[in-house]
Amino acid sequence: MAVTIVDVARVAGVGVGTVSRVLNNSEAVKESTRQKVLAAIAELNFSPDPIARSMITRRTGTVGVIMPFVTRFFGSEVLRGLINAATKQGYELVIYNVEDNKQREHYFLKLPMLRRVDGLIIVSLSPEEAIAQSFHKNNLPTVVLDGYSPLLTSIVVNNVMGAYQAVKHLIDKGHRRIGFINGIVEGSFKFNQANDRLIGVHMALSDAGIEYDPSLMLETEWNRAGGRSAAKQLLESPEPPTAIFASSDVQAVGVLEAARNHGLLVPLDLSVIGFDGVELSEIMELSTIQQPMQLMGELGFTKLLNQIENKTNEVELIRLETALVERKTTAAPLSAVN
Amino acid sequence: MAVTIVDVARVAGVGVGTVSRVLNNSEAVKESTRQKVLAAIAELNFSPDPIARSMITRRTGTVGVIMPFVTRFFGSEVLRGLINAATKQGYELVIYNVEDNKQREHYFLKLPMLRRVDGLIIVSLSPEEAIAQSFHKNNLPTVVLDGYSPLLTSIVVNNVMGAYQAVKHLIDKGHRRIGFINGIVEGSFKFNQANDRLIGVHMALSDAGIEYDPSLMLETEWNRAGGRSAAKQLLESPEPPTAIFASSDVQAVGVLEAARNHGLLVPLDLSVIGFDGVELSEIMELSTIQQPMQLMGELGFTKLLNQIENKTNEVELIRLETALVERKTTAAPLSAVN
DNA sequence: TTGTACGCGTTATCAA
DNA sequence: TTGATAACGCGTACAA
Repeated sequence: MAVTIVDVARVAGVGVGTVSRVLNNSEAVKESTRQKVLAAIAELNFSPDPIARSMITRRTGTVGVIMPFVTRFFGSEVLRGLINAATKQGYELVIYNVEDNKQREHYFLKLPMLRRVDGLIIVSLSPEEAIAQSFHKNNLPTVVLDGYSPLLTSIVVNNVMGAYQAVKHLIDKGHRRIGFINGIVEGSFKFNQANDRLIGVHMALSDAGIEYDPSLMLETEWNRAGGRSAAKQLLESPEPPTAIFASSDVQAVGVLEAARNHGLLVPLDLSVIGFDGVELSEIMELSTIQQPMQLMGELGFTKLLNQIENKTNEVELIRLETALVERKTTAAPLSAVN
Repeated sequence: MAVTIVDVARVAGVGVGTVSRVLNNSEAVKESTRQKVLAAIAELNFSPDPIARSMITRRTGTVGVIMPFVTRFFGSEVLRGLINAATKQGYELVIYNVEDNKQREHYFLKLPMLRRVDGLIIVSLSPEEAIAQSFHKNNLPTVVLDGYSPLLTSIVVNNVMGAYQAVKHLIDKGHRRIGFINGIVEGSFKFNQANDRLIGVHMALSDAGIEYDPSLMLETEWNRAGGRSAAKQLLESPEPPTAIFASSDVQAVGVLEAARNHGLLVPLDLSVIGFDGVELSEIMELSTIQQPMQLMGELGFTKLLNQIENKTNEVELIRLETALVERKTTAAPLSAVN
């Protein structure tokens, strides 16, 4: 049916081994025979079957990406960086969407066995130790983005400093009463975004000599509804904050909605700052803490490729820095005018 | 190294053929031996190698998705539907991002040869006739979403009626002077979204007895900057429109920005309606024409699967209907109050 | 009902 | 420098 390496060999009048050598430009092949083979390949419009190739090389040329699609905005940006890097290196990307824990377990357990992918990128998920170990055991190169495992190379942003930047920005504007809407921590990891950000908030307040008020610290879903309801709660409290830092831009948009519902003008009556720096924040003119999302994807793929090709088993923890982006939702509090 | 079907056969004390038969629950296998095999599989924690399997079956269990990632919002929603459907059917999805024409040609030409995917989904791209023919020739099942090819099953929304709905909505509100910001048509296809929407606009105006004013019809990029600059032009014209229909939600957000820059209040001074119904429109409280994006993905995958499994070569053109979603950016014009 | 042997298309080994 | 041949792991005729 399809034209194979054998056909090429026959047409070129050489052995299959020689054709293979030309294909992989390995070892020395006499230039004249090389040309003959090349001519035959062109004539037959032959291209080697990747599957048969995988059979022997035990390489597929594809890497898997496991990510929860719910983090749509953030995840899309990371994915973009991943795809760019993968394409550039001639790799293919297969996406495994995980909406729930069942699916996650499924992929985490199955993928290492099936040698369908040369490596794995895990986004916004922190695999448990047992899982990470099984990756090691099946020596499946793995990199975690926006998540952490002590056994796997992980790339995160400096969440402590990011949160610090956000709160410091508000303090610099003159705010003293600052609400913090954190994201829900999933699982019980020692290391996670939410914890780190809380620490950053704490540090910034402490550095400015502002007393930490637990009643201003809420924890809710990473989405808009979460931000909205948490903000509602904060704004209805006896002593509402003059500024709110939300743990994601989407949450911050929820805060904006809540403010509007309460008849508050942003940034006049309430300053709002988000986290992530997705395109949405730009559209909403939201001040935010910018994460280098595409970079994270590109760097993550590069690190994975190193593991795949160089067999570097070195585990790294890479922290990328965030940047404050001041837009139109943060300003001095009204009280400062008094 | 890895445990193979041979190991299972040895442990179970049967031949490899029997193991294979159990694996594919094909033909009749005596229950007792079936159990023996199953026990051995469990004991060895064996799972068949998909690659070796592909070698024989000439099936990979993966479907390729070619899409321009620039259409982030729209594409993400479609992708989500695709992934859902694919996962449910045990298929994997590999994403090919095309940012420019070179890449597109590359994938269009290479993919059919390499039998890496069982089928192809093309999103927001209309392959040329020659390309579509090559898909047929290599009998690679292909479905086009949000695009069209006469040779391939294509799923689109009814763009004519969608645009009609949008403009009719504005007319019903009392607008007579309506601007239309269309997207740029790429390539020179007889069939495309932009043309169809222009026709819908025309129809709606005509049905209402409103004269068509070409100076109100602009064509620009599908992005925010495009919407903004086109709106600027419309609003600075001697006789500016009281309402603008933009061909995408992202463009519409650009229109919102332009309105703000001109000191116009939406919807008081200017009504704005978009197209797509991405999450952004909800956040911006933008009236819009909703496309069934996830459905498009799911249906597309289902149609592809039919081709893959049933070898149905029937070419369909499926038109999905849009729905008007009225939010807070459309209202009666001020002039109507007079 | 079950076991054996062959073939899928390629790379890798080894002898020539 | 090159050709023949053995893997790679599985499905499937065919024979038993």
